[in-house]
Amino acid sequence: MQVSWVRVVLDIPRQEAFDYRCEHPVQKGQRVIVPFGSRQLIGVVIELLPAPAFDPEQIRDVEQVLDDLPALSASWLALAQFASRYYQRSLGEVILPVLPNGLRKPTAYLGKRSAGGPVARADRKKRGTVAPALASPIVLNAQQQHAVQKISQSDGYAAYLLHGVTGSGKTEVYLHAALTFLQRGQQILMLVPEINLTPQLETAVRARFADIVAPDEIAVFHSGLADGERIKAWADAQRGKLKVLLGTRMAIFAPLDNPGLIIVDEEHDASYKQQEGLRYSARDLAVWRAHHAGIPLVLGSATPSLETWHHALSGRYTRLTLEQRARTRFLPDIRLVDTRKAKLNQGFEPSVLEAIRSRLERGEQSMVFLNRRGYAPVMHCAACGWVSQCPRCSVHTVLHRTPGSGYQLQCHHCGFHSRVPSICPDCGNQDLQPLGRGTQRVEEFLQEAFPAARIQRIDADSTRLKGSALRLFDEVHTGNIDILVGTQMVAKGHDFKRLGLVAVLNADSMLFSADFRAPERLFAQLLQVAGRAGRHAEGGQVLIQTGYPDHTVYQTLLNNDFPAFADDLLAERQDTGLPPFTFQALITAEAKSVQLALAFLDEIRALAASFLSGEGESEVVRLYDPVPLRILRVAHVERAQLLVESASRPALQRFLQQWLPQVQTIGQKQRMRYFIEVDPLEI
DNA sequence: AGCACGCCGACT
DNA sequence: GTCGGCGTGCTC
Repeated sequence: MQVSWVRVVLDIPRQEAFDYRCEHPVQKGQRVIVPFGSRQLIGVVIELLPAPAFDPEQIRDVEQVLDDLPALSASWLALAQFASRYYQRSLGEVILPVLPNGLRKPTAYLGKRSAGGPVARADRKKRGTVAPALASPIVLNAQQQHAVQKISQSDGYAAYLLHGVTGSGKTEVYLHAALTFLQRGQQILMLVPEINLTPQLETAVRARFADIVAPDEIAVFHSGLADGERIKAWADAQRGKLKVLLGTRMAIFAPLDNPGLIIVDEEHDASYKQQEGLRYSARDLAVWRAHHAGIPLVLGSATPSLETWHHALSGRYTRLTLEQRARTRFLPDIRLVDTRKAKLNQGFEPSVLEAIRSRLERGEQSMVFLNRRGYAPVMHCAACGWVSQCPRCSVHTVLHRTPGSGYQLQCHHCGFHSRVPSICPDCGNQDLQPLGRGTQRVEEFLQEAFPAARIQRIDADSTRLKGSALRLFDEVHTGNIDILVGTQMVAKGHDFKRLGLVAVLNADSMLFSADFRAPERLFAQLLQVAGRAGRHAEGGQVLIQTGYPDHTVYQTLLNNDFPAFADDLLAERQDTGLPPFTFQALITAEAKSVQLALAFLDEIRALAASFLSGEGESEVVRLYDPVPLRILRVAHVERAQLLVESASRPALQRFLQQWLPQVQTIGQKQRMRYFIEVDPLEI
């Protein structure tokens, strides 16, 4: 019997790996079930050891080597290793959480009903694949052809910014370029920001590649999949069966070993940033993956992130511009509606209501965009000034209409909900009023104003049930809806055939946000939502209500001059020393009181100062004063954060590597909950 | 992160 | 007299 020693990583927030004895044949990248304390865990072998680097007395045996899938490849492990280093998490905390659930918990293998293991079970399930309709090939315009050619002829790694507005035909470029690499026998990895966008794209991909790729060689990967489906997709990727993988940010970790092209659609989108656990950016990891694999990468957007724009200007990325809307597409007419001039009716400027009415009369769809769900953002007592507040968080509770006909106050941060008080809790006044409006109230008002109209609201509430988003979008697509009221959910990607008018109600709310990325975000969002209008007919119109029509963001929208806007913002960022000219990391501490959190951050900051000066890097890495978060308390937990910044990414990384182990020691001693985020999106 | 071991309050 | 609170320490 051959006995060997292996080093195994586990999903444990400690930097070290653990050594085991193994009596079975085993290789790097295989999953194993090991005893750990009193439990059993699944870990991944990252090294075969000639001898254990640990007291042999205490070494335990690997219980089972899982061989239902090929070992994770060296290049996949390298990706995990990079993410682990860069985002400052243990390797196990990167690898295990990205595996589908069934592949990382021992019970799936050891249970009485494990029936051959999760992979075998997932394989047995029949997955109904839709027979793809054959797509008629589309003729590309000159700019599209040029883009496809450049991408296809890349020699090794190359990053492209595909810059083009909605309707300029980015998807066609993706598909045509992808074809080249498929024909070479390579795989395509394509990321989209939202689950809601996968069905549309999947249909397009299946149709386009029907004669070159078998139905089961195309898979989707996102968090909406059932456990079994996710295991199936992952397993097929790892077994090398896939040609095309389509998915949301998590798909960047798919174990594809022969990728030829990586595509990140709407690369600026914030959904590519994971906001819990390992806080990675799928877009940035895509760059790493493409670079490491020596293959081209396409970052597509109408409104590139300033990071990407910066790289395009510096020549690190090659910019490919699509200026013309592709044939049969039309530019919508964008207009600002000054809300200071006329009295608003339930949040609508009168001419906007008129525009909706006239679209109704012509049998066209209208979309009302309002980034605020619920009925009203807050309840309010006019007599004493009381406002509805979450008892657990430092935010207002939002008035919601509940499925019956009642109302409820909800907290959007912790899930707290309560009945609506009939009298003011502070002064007893019986006349509490909803203040402001959300999608529910807008829907209700529009139904009163246009009783015959078929209105559909699409937001996180109306799509809560699994599959209902798909159904609602379908209804809008088939044209059974006259007015669509929605949050940002409706802004992305959907191609509504009969949509003639887009009305944006509260764009200004994002104008004066504290976040330095707010203008860029607002612009992206407005352009994206504007792009929904008039994709299929002339006369598409976008009306944006604002009290600040002269603001740069709006003027840029009218001029259609993103490059000038981005250049200005970049100059500003350079002057103020903000990303992409500096690199940031954020430590957020959570405690019962913000004083405790701040004290912890002060302490680790002082610690940093002491060895920064020692290293002579105080010039390069800078730590700001710890500050309470803007929303101080969530679910009875108060938060504060400490921003670390450097103009040099390597210097920041070096610093974090030295500093964080000591932070961990102090955190452990104080029993402080904290987490680190590298390249935070919001500060 | 779990989970066990360990030392102090209100229940059968 | 026990059940159980969560403090702390370890897991190859």
